[in-house]
Amino acid sequence: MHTHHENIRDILHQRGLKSTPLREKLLQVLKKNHGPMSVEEIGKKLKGLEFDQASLFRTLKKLSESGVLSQINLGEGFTRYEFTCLTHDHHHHVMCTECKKIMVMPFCIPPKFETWLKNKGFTNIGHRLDFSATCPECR
Amino acid sequence: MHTHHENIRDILHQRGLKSTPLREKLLQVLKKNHGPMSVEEIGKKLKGLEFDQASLFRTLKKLSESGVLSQINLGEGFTRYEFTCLTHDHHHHVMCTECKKIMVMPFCIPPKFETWLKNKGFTNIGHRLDFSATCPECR
DNA sequence: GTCTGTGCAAACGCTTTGCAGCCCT
DNA sequence: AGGGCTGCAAAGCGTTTGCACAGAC
Repeated sequence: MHTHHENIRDILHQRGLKSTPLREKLLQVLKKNHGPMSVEEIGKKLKGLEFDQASLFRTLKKLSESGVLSQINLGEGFTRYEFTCLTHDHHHHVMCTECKKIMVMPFCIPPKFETWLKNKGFTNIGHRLDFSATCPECR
Repeated sequence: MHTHHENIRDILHQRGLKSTPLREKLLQVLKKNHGPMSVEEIGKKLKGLEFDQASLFRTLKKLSESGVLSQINLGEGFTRYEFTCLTHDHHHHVMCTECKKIMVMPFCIPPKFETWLKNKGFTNIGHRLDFSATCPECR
């Protein structure tokens, strides 16, 4: 399911979701943006469109549950949302402690972690990894 | 600084903090407990002692800033606190998605991650890694 | 026409803050 | 005696919820 090639109406309809102005514009914004965005950032990019904050939260939640978006928690006290693009599927983030810019970290953890957990009887294993650092520009 | 060998009054005084009933009992609770505790869990263990929720939050924050406690964020929407024990310093956590039990994961990520960041000009590099899984008991 | 999504308003949970008074050192 | 710590009350922020209406299919 190459969601990044399809148009937004199809992405929604394929999952049994209705296509509305808020949803379409919201997905456009998130599709265009590189890193994971906060609700505040998304809201600002939606200017020109009238919408309610509650609807925005509801929409983001529903689209995350449908797999169109991914929820990202970088320990900031709020959730970020990222367009789920299956070709660049699994990745991690680096956030600058100064300017808060977010970059993508292209590696993932070695398999021994999950093997260790499997051997102990764990299933449905998932993980979260992110880095904080001072970026070259802020140094 | 082998904080786990010293008594709690000394830990506080060494850092220029006053010793009070709340702080002492709170540190006893966190020192005894294995995993990182939520504020609610800590509060329940403090029964017998009268205290205000705001003081509890303030105390936890101050002790974290002083390095006596570590703040742990497992993406639950609230912060957990752990007694910082320098001998078992750096570690990660596994939380069961069902029963929410937290275990310690004894490995850490390979150095290539931080090397990659250093080569790109990043400094002050830190990371956060945690796992979620169904534990053997809940399977 | 049906059912889903929206706007509005109110409430939620976790956490912080201002201020007066207490108590540790 | 002095300043740090506390209790109380109020507010903050991100997020959720109930309800009636509008709009997508």
